Amino acid sequence: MIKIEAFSIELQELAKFAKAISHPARLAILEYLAETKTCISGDISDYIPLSRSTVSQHLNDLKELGLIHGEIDGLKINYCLCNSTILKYKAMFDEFFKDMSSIDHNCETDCK
Amino acid sequence: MIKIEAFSIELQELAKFAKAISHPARLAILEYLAETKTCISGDISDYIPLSRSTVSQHLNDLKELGLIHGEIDGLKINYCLCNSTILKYKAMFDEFFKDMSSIDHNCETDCK
DNA sequence: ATTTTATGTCGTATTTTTACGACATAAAAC
DNA sequence: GTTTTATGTCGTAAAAATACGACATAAAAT
Repeated sequence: MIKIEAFSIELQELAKFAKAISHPARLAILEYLAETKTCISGDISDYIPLSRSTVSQHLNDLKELGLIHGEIDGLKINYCLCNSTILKYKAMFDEFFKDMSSIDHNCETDCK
Repeated sequence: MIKIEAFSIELQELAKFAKAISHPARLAILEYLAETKTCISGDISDYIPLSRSTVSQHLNDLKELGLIHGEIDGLKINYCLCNSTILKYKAMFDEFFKDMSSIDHNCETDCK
């Protein structure tokens, strides 16, 4: 058995994506943007039960990974989902978990 | 626009799952368990580039969410994936992202 | 030109995560 | 019965995430 030197880029990328969606607020933002098909500005914080600055921070986290995109329109900023990036990470997730639970793992006892 | 009182159980559950897989070490553990079809004990830490106690902590995080399962066999503990739980969370993930990127969101500019 | 509005950013406090070595435990080997 | 081995847990330190109010900025409305 050899200790691996570091985690692969793939694992690190998937972990970053998972971290980005690991907070209910950020999931709620994605859900909200998906529901309001027309891209809605940052008055998302009128919907999310958190302060405006905190929501802004969460928006930034999502933006940094490219999951969402904000387009300036005068005073407002129209946020929308970045379909291509989301698809990319979805594919990454699917690939990783593809046959994660399809193989018989020979467990003596089953998981409760 | 009404501010929601709290995040739904669904969002909280999915966020917990995402958090569980949001660290390369935990992903590496899942990958390792999926590859070594026969359930291998905690000498996973001989493979992961982290100390034994840290790996043990990560194993515990995965165990707490029911993603893995450890069966005592004398001195050793045979870890294995919990297929049913993994399938449950995979389904939850798929449901959430189902039509997340299929709808035209009317973005003026596209995401880079 | 001032005020209002929508927004980002900064500073800071609190909490959580991550990581490790040291110690405890209990089965197996001797 | 001692020693070895595989493991978990505790204490703690350092880093990261979370949350918020206060302030800054810049477009729009007055």
